[in-house]
Amino acid sequence: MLDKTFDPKKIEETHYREWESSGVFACHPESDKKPFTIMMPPPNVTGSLHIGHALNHTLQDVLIRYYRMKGRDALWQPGTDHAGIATQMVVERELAKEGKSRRDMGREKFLKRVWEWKEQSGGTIVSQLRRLGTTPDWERERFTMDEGLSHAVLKVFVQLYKQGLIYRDKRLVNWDPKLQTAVSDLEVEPKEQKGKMWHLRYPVEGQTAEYITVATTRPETMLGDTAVAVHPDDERYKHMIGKSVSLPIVGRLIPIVADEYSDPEKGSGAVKITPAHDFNDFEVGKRHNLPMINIMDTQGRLNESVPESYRGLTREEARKKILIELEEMDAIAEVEDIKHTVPYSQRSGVIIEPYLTDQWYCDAATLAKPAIEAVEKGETVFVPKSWENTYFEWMRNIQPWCISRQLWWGHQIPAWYDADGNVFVAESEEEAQKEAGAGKKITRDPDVLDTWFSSALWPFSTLGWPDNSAEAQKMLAKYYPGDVLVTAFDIIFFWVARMMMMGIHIMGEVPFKTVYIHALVRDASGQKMSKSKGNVMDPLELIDEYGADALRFTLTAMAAQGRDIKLSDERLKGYRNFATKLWNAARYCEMNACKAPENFDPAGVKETLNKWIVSALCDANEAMEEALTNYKFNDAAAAIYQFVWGTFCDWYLEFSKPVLEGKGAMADETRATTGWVLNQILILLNPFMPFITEELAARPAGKKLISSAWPAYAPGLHDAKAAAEIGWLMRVIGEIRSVRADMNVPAGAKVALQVKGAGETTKQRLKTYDEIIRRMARTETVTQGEAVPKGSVQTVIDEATFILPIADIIDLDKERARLSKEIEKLKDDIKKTELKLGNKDFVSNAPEEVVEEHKTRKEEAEKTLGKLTQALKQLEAA
RNA sequence: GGGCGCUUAGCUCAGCGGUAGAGCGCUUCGUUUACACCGAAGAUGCCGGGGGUUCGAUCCCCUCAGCGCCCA
Repeated sequence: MLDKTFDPKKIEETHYREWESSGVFACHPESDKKPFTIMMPPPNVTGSLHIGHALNHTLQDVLIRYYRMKGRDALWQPGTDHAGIATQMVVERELAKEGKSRRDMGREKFLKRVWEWKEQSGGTIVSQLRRLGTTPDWERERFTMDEGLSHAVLKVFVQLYKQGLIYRDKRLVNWDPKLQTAVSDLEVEPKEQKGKMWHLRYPVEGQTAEYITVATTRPETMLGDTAVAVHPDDERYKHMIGKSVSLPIVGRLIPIVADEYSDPEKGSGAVKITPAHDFNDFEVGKRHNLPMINIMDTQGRLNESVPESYRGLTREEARKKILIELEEMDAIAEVEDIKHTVPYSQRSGVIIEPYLTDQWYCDAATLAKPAIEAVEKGETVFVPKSWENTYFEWMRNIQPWCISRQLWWGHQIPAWYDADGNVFVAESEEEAQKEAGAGKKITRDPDVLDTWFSSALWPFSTLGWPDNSAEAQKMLAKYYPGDVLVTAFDIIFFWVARMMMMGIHIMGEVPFKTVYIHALVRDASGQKMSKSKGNVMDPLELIDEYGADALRFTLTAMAAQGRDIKLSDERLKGYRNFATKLWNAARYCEMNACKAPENFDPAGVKETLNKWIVSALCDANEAMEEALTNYKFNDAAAAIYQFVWGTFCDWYLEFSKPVLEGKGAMADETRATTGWVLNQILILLNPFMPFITEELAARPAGKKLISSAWPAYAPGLHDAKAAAEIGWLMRVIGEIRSVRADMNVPAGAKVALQVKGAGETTKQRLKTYDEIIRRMARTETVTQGEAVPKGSVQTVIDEATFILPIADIIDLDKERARLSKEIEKLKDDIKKTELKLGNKDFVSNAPEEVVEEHKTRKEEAEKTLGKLTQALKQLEAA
């Protein structure tokens, strides 16, 4: 006998272990089944499971389990990425505690240490994911620095270099002076904050007492100014164009140039140009061929390009000193308090410095072209489609992708330099040496590649590319391109775009056919969850409290397209209750020995009740399939929830009670049907709630629900007649219950029921469902008769009037009010419908079935109105 | 500043051309042996404002307002 409530803790671990060891997660390249492939977005090896992962992985698992049950050869490719900066920081922090630094250790020792860390504590997230019940092909787990994947990186780098799509260039990058590496645009977090705008007076050369005022938020950069720009049409400055100003403190003469970049409306209309330390100024500098003076070292300290007294100062120190000095020179015209955005490094938290360095770049613009076309042509489809705009927007304005990082942890760039600075790019040192010429001393570029470079190759590198083995070829042929990529929008730029570019360029085909973009999980009040806000919900704690099934179901039920998820304990509790409800339905089945025989055929059931529940099950299944095909997870969850609770438990099981108390064929058939439907429910619900369904499923020894086939119901199982009949039954019970409650008839009191004006069908049905009606509507002695006893309550269902003679307990005023209310409502409806039907345009323009529907609606309402009016009259007479 | 999205029952959200739905919450009743993590019944909506298209608009178009996100 099952317990009264479901305790997830008792079963989750065991089932998961059994699934995993049974090998059901594995793909089968040798089978001729159609594949269904999902590439797991590899979480950072440093990461731990947060609620966003929980959503992301639940949705992927729902899809993978569903298609696996549908008979597809499912491959969910798991793995982690090496997370260059993040991992290096973690290990450096560890070292710092021991009083060591990576630079003291040297590269080789440090990397050894990182690998040790990775083996021990890396990838905790991978084990945490198992708590969710997800079923990726763990045997195939990959890491972006695995040998095979690293080979892919080398090969792609060399190929792109040879094709001219990777090159070395001196440009401004986002420099993190703390970590001393370039970081991606996407790792820069602009923060709005209070600041000051200093208006500085630069004296115009040769003009005593003539100044040009420039405004800046970063006065220390003036040491690197190489021009002042004014708008070419700005009358105030036209005469100055071509002249020079003398840069205060430095004393350098710098030209006044005309450039549309300066906005005459803003400030004085003149701007200082520091090409080596500002992205806009860099462009201006290039246009005017200005010198680019780098005034900082890699740590953001002023270098030898500035006056001696400034050398070695930090940015902050330099600013203070400059302001003092300028103040003394009376060169500060004004100081304004402003709000402005300052770029911070997401990684280290320090202010990013635009910095002029040599870096490796990937020609993203060229690679983006076919990637844009592929989405335009629909080779890859975004769901919801509106995200395609975001993708296009990014891809059409894509900048050269800086792929080098000044780190040690990562794929070292396969480029070697000789003493003259010639570059040799090759997959190995031997080849590079060959290219350089024997005996020539070459040294390898110390930098590594952006982590996203290797993740961009993930959809094919994990399948074995570029290995020529038969196995790798088979994997690639079968599983590339993948079916769907499931991810949150914040990674469209980082990852999706880059996989598209690399996939198309290297494999000649898009990496996946669909990109499903899901919501962000927020807290109950809609705030983004963050550690600093203290509003994070830890999925592992939620699983402990509510069970993995409840968490999974909550996330899928709330995963409506295009809207973020506001997660709350109430919702989790609600779906935990749903699991308990299901559990108890199974308990009822167990207590009543409801079990389907092995050869049970739903098409063979004879009882209308059973035909009806089978038919309703088919409806639910259709709704789910339709929803899942279109990535409407919430609709699929709602369909099965509604069927389980609202149909199976609330109605069918209640109907079954009197039947099962009896004996004979009807009871036998109902027992079998009940057991069968329960088991079908467990199958349909399995992708969403894998643990409880696995636990409850009736199955042959050694067989697991996870391996069941998704049902394919015969179309003939739909039964409109049964649906109509049981629909009538539910209306009868509902009406009587409603009237009873309205009239305050004590719930325990059994009431006689008289039916007036019943047609043959109704008479027949009353007979068939006599016991059910008595039990569920708490009535007795159903009689047929036309005379209405005094003090009765009446309600109308189709052609028949249902009468409850409850003279002793009836409150006449109350009943009058109830009837009047109903009558008013009907009259209102009739009026509205008449208005429409009286409209010639409606009748001639609206589709025929709509007009028909209005006509019958009106007729029905009029009939009911007549009966209720009569009932009211009888009440008055009483 | 540019772009995208949202505004529907007290709350959280579905629906998106044919008389408004769910879950939670709320009110009343209920221990009829699957389940009180339950059952029954009920109340609650100018579907953000204003225009337009249409026989008909919560749904399509325009506009305004508020909120949110992304990119400058």
